[in-house]
Amino acid sequence: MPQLNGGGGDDLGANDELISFKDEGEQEEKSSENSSAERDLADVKSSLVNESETNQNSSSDSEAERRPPPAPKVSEINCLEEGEYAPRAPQPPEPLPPGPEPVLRARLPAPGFRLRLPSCPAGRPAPHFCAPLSCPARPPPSPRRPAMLAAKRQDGGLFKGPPYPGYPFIMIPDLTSPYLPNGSLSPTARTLHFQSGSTHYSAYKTIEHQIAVQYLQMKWPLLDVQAGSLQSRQALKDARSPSPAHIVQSPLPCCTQGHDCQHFYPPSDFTVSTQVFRDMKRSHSLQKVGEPWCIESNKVPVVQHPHHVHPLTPLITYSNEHFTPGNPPPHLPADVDPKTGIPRPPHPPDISPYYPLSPGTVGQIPHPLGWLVPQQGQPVYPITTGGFRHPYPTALTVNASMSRFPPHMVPPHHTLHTTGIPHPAIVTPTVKQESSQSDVGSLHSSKHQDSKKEEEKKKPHIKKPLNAFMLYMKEMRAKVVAECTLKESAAINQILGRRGKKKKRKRDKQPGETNDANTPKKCRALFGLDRQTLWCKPCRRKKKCVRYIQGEGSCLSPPSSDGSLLDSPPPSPNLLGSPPRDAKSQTEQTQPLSLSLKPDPLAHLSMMPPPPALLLAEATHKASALCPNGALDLPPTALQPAAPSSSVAQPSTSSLHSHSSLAGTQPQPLSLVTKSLE
DNA sequence: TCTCCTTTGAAGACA
DNA sequence: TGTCTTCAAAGGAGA
Repeated sequence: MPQLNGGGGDDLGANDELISFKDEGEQEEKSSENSSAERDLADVKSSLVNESETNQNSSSDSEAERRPPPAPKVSEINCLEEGEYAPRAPQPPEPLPPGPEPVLRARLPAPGFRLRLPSCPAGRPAPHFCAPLSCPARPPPSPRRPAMLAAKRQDGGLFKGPPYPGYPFIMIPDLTSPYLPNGSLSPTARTLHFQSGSTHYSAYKTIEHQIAVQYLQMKWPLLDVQAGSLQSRQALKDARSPSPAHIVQSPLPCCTQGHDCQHFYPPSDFTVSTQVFRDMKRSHSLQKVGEPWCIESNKVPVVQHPHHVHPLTPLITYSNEHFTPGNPPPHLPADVDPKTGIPRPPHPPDISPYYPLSPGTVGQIPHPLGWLVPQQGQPVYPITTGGFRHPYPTALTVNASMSRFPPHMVPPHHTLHTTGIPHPAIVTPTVKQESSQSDVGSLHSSKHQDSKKEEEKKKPHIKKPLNAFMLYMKEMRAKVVAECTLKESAAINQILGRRGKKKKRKRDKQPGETNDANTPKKCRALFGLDRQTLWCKPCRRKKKCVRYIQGEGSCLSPPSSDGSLLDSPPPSPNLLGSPPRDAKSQTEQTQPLSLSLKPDPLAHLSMMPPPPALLLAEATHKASALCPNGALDLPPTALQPAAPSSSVAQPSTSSLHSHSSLAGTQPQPLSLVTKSLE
C-alpha cells in the first residue's frame, strides 16, 4: 500500500503550506516564540499526515490519537523553486495528552486563522507567510504547481515527468495470484495483474483517505493568489459574498514585513478535525476575533467550511445543521457573521457551495483537484509510478467516498463526476424524473418512497474494482475470441475460468465437503451448448434454471434422447452427496480438464457416475470445437497425466466413456476428444 | 430494454 | 469463523 510519507516520500508535505492557528481568547503570546512556532507548524503538518494515515490504517481514532506523532517526515520548504525541497531536521515529537479524545466538532469561534511561514530565504524573519507573488527570492510558481506537488506526493517523488493529473496508485503486484506467475499468461496479462491482485481493492479503499487528504490540500488553492493574476485574486471572493469584504488587502498586522499578503475573513463556522484543533491549541495559534485570514498560503489543509463540506473530507467533523448548502446555520443570520460582524451576503443557491467562485471565474483558477483534471495534451487516466495504468483510479475513490455519505451529503451528480472526468467506473443512472416533485407528493408515502428510490437511483453507481480474474478475463477474452470463432461470453468465461483456476482453491476442499463436483450446475453447464435439447425450458430461454432451483442445485437430467450413456441421469443429489471416495479424487474432480486425460483406458470403463465437472467440460464442447489451435489450453497440471493414486477418481463419465471409445486409448485432452467427436 | 449466462475473487452481511 | 450473497466484465440471445 503506498504510503504518503513513505521512506522516499519526504516531499509529500511541502511545508510552505504549514499553518498555525490562533485560538480565540488566547493572546498572541507566541509572537516571541518563533522557534517553537516553526516546530508547531511542522507538527501540525506532520500530525495531519499522520492522522490521515492512521485513518487509513486503523479505524480507531482514539488509538491513533494516543499514538505520539512521529518525527516530521516532511521537508520544510520555503520560497523554493518549484520542485525544490529543503530538508529539515526532524523535530522530536511533542507528546500528546494521553487518553482518548472524543471526536471534536471544533467550531472555531469566528477568528481568522493566520497562516505563517516559518522562515524565508529572503531574509524575512519567521513567522510569516511569504507570498509566492511577493517573495523576491521565489519566482511565481506555475499555476499548475499544486498539481505538480500532488503528483509528487502521489508517486512518492519518483515520478519525474510533468505534473500528472493522475491517481495516487502505486501498483503492488500480488505475487500470490495465480494469474501472475503463470507462464501461460501473456506479458500483457502479467502487466494487468500488476494492477490487480489482492491489493487491488484494499488500495481502492484505503486510497480514499489519501485522496481526502490531498483533496483538502488541493481545495484551498482556490484561495491561492500565487499566480498573481487579477483573475486569481478576484476569484478569491467568496461566491457567497461578492463584496470585497472577504478580501482584505495588505498591510495588516500579520504583514509586518511589508510584503504583499492577501487576506480574507474566514467563514465564521469553520470546523476542524480533532487532531488539528488540538494542535491549534497546542501551538497557541488561534487568531484573534475579526482578524482577517492571511491566505498567503497555498493550502489550508485542515480547515473546512461547514457549508462547503465536501464528502471527501473524512478528516473533518462537522455539524449536520450546517450541512445544507446555502442554508446558514439556524443560529446564524444569513447576512452578518455574528462573530466577526462582517456582512456576509447569503449564498446564492445557484452557485456551487463547494467552490467559492463566481461562475465567471470558473476556469480561471486552478481546479481544487487540478491534479486530477486532465491537462492539455495529457491523458486522462494516468500512468502510475511503475507505468502501470490503474483501471480504477482516484475518480473511483472520490466517488467511493461519496457513497459513504447519505444522499443529502453528496453533491449533485452530473455525468462528469467531481473531477469532471467521465470515468467508466462511475455509472450515473439515468434520471427519468426530477426528485423535486417530492414537494408535492410528499404527503403520499408511496411517492415519498418513490422519490427515495429515485434518489438512490441518482446516486452514482460505483462499480467494483476488477479482481485479478476479471482483469485476466478482460485481457484474455479478446485472445480467445480471436483464436476461436467464439463470441459468447459465457463459453469464453468457462474456458478462461478453467485456465486460471486457482490450484489452492482446489486444495482447500475438504473431504466430505461439497466441492465443485457436487456444485450444482445448470443445464447449460451440464449439457453444454450443443445439447440444448436436454436443457430445461427456462434454460433454453436463457432464464433461470428451474431444475437448478427446484432440485436444490441439481439439474435432473431429462429423459435420454438417444439412449447414450451421455444422457444418463447426472448424479443425483444422493450420488453427489455420497461419501467422498477420497480427498484426492475430489480434488481431481475439481479439475475437469485434468480429467480429460486418460492415461489408463481401463479407468474409463469404470461405472462411476460422471462428475458434473466433467459434464461441465462438455459445456464448452462447442467452444473447444471452435478452438482447434489450442485456445482452450489447459493449465500445466491439467496437461499432466493423472497421478496413479488418483486412479480411483479417474472419471468414467458416460461422455468420456463414449469419447474414449471413439478417440482411442491415447491420452488426449478432452477438448481434442470433443473435437474429434465433432 | 432488460435479463440471463458463466467464470473467479473480493467484500459485506449474517448466523 | 464460516457461509452465503452480490457484483465486478463480456456479448450474444431470448423475452
